[in-house]
Amino acid sequence: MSIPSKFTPSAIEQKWYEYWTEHNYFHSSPDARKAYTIVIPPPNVTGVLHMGHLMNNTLQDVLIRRARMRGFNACWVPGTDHASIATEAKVVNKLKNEGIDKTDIGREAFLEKAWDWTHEHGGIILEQLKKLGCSCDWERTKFTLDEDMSKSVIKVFVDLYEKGLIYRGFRMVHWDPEAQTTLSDEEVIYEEKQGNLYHIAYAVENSDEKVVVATTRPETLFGDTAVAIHPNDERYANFHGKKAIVPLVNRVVPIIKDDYVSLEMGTGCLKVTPAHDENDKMLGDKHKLEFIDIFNSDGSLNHQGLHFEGQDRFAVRKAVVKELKTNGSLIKVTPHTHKVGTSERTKAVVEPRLSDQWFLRMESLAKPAIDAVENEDVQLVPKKFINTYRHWMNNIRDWNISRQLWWGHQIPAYYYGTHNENVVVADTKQEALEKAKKKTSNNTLTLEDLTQDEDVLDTWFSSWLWPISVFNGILEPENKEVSYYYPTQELVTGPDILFFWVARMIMSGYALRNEKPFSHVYLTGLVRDSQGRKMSKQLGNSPDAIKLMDMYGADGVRVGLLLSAAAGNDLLFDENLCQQGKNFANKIWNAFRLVQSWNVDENLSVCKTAAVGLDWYTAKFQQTLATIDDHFSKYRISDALMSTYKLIWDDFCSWLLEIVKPAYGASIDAETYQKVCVLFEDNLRLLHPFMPFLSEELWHAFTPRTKEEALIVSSWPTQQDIDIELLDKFDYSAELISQLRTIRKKQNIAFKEPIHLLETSEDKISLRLIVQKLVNISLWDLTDAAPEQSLSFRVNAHEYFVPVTASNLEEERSKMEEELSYQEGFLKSVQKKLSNERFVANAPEQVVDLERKKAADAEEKIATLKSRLNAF
RNA sequence: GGGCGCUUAGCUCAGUUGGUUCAGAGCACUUGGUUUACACCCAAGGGGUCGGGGGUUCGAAUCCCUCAGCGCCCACCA
Repeated sequence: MSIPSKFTPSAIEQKWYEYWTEHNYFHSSPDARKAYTIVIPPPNVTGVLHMGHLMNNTLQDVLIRRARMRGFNACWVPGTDHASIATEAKVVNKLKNEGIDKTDIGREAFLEKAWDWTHEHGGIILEQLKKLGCSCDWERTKFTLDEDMSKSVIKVFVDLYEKGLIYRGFRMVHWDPEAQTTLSDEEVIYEEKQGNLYHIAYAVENSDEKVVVATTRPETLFGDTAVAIHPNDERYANFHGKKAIVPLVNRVVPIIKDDYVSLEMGTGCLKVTPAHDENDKMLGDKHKLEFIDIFNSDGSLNHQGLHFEGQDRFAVRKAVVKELKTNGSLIKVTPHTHKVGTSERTKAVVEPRLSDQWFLRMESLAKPAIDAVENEDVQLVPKKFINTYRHWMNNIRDWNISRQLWWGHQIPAYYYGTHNENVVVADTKQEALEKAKKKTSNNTLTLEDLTQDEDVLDTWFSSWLWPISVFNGILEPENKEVSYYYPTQELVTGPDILFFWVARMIMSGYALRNEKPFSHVYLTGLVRDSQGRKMSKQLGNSPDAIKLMDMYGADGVRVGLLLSAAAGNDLLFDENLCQQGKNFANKIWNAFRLVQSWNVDENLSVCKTAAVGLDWYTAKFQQTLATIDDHFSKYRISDALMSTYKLIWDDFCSWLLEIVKPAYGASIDAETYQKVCVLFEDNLRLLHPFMPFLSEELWHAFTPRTKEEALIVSSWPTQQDIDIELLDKFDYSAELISQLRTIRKKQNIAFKEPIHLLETSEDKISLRLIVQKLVNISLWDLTDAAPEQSLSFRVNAHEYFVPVTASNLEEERSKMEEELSYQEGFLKSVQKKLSNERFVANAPEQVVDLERKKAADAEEKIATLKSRLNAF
């Protein structure tokens, strides 16, 4: 049978994924084993796979596959998020292209369109995860708008409302004029922008004087209902008790005194627009000022904006400035950089706006969640995020959970009667009716009298329940599943949603189950492009994940991503990494081809050279296994992979296979062959979490396996004793081999030409059989004195000679002189240390001994070098 | 404005409590190579004053101070 020399991933990926799903290896149900659970950070239902997902889910799959092999009942729960604002924006856009406004068709019809969209595009991303090899328990796939998930959300809302943690408040909120909804504090990104500070003169009533205010937002003057000065500001003492006249609108407003006003800032006079600035609202409440809302929900001015009605706020800003200039009210304009809040989703400049919204009180929820992270009950990896977390949690503000959108969980608040204050909160409309009847003692109320709140809940109000709700732990808190799987083990996600999601899940965990949601949070770095920019669809700088997998294979892409992905460190994505992953796959494939090609002879006696090599590799494997396990325990996944990479490529392929490889045309003895295969298979075990497809393919290629014997459900190697002495001997031998190879190269001695190796005393360390085989040594003799026509070299302090016929010994001489001067310098520095009394007195004995040994070694080397040089 | 973190080879990063010849790894690079698994390969090799300055110590990439540069998070300042 001919096996292709190039490994083609596409030929096996689908086959093995189907095999795994067919035999249900991914599925988990509670049993006697210990559970190892990961819930996926649910991607947007209509999203497509990007580099961040690739990275994230590869990590999760590595963890879950290794756990499965280690005998845990591994359960990885997949699912998607309805992504309220993002999905609604997409659907609105689509309708817009069809010339339809969402308000035209109404809520019901819009939701139907949104569901159509979801069904059409939904779940694509989960299919793409399969291509990556993710071993999710697909039977458990959840969607945040599934019926039971929705019921869970509603139940939590009702419970928290009844506990008094959810309230309705008329507050200053962030308004996204493009999406036409409020946003939470976390959804607002402050960006530094170049703007202007406009100095505008307001006339003082019954006076010739003017009061000059400074503002970055002149267009808001239509909403001005006061001018504020500091009570102790002597410059403006004469304005006390007077009134100012707002330009353009000619509104007469009081000049109020408040020590909130800064003496240094701007002109020291502040225009007060209570309806459009949080601080101004505070002043408005305190001084009982009028609140005048001047904006429509799309950011254009309403009738308060007089002749500017209907125009956009930014156009109005320009126009207002022009008019103020014309009438002489504009004193001056100075450039001014300031931070402007923008919407995380739509990038629109957010507008502070007063409105009725639902809020969740966070303070009491935060407390146990802070403790959990502080005492490492929940461990953040890397640890540096603890600070960020603590700071945010200690300053947490109430969470605005209502959104003026349709796509999402409609708030279960029902209004009745004429006033909006008449509200009941209940799981269903029917229950709401009962509650309302009770509350009003009015038995004549009917369902028609109740109107449900139009708004939906923030997307994160469903995702913060995810680790509980996927196991139905909200509706049935004592059910077998949630008791078994919760709390979960790992959460793998990006630091960008530490507050949006991670912190809130920790809070909900303690609030709803009095138990952490997960033990570890692995925060990955952001995948950036080669210029260091964040990869995003908006920038279009993200490579097509599917194409990448087609080009390099899923295994190759997994390896490529993991190689450079230290936790919490951003990864500058470079396709070369995937190429490296693919090369690795090819290397392993060819190693397999080599082993397969060997002719096994049952009658041959065991090869002694191979036996030494196998013993060494067994020790090396054990040593590396310990390193790999240690890396995993510290979540140093890329280091674990690199250790595996070097073990297989360098130690297994470059060393062991070369040692074991039979001569051309010769056969291999059965015992050696068997041992090589077993070790190869052990390598595949280590490899499986990283490269599941290739490893499973070769696992079955070695020998036919039943479904119970598949690699995915086989075992992770266990630690055995490590033969350290043998490892040392091998390292010594490897150094000897390397030196001999250098001589071959420098002297142009072909491999086929055997080398005669001499030494004056026998080295007791090197593994002669191996050295002889790998550098082709014909004779290895003792000699009384250094031969004249020879090159010498040392491994540690032991000297070897290779007789040469070539006469370029001058080069050898200068090389030795160079080494002599280095050794002498080195000896000098060591002796200096040793002659320092304070060093000898203060340093630990071990360290001093070590220095003494160094000195002795150097002296010995110097002696041999000198005698050699004399011999020339 | 406050807080946190980073700066080590051309690139991406390791470097546990200061102490083995400790200055490392992978990639990239240079040179040589048809050794019949693999050129997606093999072998050998070059390359860094550990951001600058100061200090503590017998000893500093590692601890302290300071300066510079970069990044992230938080914050309502006109």
